[in-house]
Amino acid sequence: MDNYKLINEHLKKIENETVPQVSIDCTVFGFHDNQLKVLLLSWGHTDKWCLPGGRIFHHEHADEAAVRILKERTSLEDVFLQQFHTFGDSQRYKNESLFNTLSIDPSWLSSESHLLKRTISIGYYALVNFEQARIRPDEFSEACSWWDVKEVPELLFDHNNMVQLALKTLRRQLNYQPVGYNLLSEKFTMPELQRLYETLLGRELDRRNFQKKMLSYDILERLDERKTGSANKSPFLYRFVREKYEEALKEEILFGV
Amino acid sequence: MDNYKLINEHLKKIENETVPQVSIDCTVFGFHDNQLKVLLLSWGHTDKWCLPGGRIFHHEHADEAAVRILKERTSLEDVFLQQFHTFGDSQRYKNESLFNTLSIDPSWLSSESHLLKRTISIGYYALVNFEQARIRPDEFSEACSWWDVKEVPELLFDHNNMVQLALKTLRRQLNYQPVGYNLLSEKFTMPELQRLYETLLGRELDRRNFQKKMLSYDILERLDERKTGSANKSPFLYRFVREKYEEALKEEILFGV
DNA sequence: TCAAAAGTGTTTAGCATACACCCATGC
DNA sequence: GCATGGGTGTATGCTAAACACTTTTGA
Repeated sequence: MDNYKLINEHLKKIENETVPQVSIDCTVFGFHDNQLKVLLLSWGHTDKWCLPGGRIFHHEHADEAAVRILKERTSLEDVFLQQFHTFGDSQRYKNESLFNTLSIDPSWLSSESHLLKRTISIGYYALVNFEQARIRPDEFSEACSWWDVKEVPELLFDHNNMVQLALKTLRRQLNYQPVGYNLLSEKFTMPELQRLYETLLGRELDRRNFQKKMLSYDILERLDERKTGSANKSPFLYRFVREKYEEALKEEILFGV
Repeated sequence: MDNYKLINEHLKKIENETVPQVSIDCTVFGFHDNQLKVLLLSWGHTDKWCLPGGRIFHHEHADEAAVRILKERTSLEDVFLQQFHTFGDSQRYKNESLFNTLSIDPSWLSSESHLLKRTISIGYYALVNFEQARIRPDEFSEACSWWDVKEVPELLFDHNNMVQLALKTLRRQLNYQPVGYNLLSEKFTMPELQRLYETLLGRELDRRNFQKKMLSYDILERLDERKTGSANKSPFLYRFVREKYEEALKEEILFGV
């Protein structure tokens, strides 16, 4: 019951200190085992899952709120984080049923509370390093874990929709900007980078052409190290040249694979 | 003073019937005289200009609200209208100064009114037919007119920013989707279509290559008519084949010019 | 008859794609 | 030694870009 008290207090804080009827939901992508992963929270004591999210404090920029929410869930800062769509359907979800699911007593909130009203959600997507992320659930959730994008279960609200659109946006972004700085470790091999692209695009790429293309963008530095440990020729390690990578991000042009 | 009364009533309606602290702003593009135009409203009795905008009713989808707002300003429905960004800076504008500008007595609103608080704005952009649009100002504005995108004055709030980002989004969209159905008349010549693309892209294109490219997409039908009236060979008229155009819109792939 | 702009096809260059052999590593 | 997967270069085809002359029209 102590837990409920905490939840109640948290609800009050949200009710009083955040912009009403607006929320933020984050689709957080990671890459591990050649799989694209997405971060999900289990709602309350149920086995229903949803995206990490939160509210915007009265004097906070929406982008700041997204950064804060992401940091709370992953401990990470300075990662790729971008708004991709605002979900404005008045029927997106009914908060009443949501409170039932969560076993929250609605009497804790006045019937006028904006938390019971329709909510417009600003969707952000983030690209984070899977190994560095220290993930943890929020006040309303029991568990927090990575799911293979291909195995995302049925989510609460319109969150399946959000994941799909985030993914579509991410794929489109691949045409304009390099990706990988945020999803891979600092040092990585060319095959690893290729797996990432293949996973994101959902199709296989030619090794030789991929390498040629990537190197032609002049954002990679080949190190004098190789990755050992598997029963084959050790691949070279590469690293993004930060300044050139940032430049490419700004230019936003031609980045086909 | 009657006008003020109307404004006051309208304010009350907005205050009571719309989602608090959220607004919609529309960047409406038209094409005329080989210029890309954008629709602006003059605020109150001032010579300050801003984008057309509005609020979302409690049970209205944000997209529906945008459609409604666009219809109110242009009389047009069924046009291209798409969300492009949500502006969430808590300092986007101060409504107090806004009410001063408008000569609205703040006592008409309670100090608790959400209309006095920070507002998050969902930005939409629309492509409309310049000739068909019957434009008119809203309750808060005196005038409504088209401005050449290159000559947009300093706008209120962060609206210059919005126009720039809408334009950037529109240009990017050119890579994925055909444009023109919404901006041109039903029948148009190839040079007219080319001017549109040149204006949007801000660079000149080769006549022969442009025509080849456009025809290759198989979304145009050449009519047995020509456009006469100028001192040169009469160009053929073309028309978009609706079904094929829609198909191309959905595919969202490869549409370089 | 002249100026202005549209109709039309071919050549070229650059980029994307397809493709194969040798080499290093761990078991 | 052998299976696995990485390192590397070339040939081909396709698409994009460059380019000029003739024709029609209104003034």
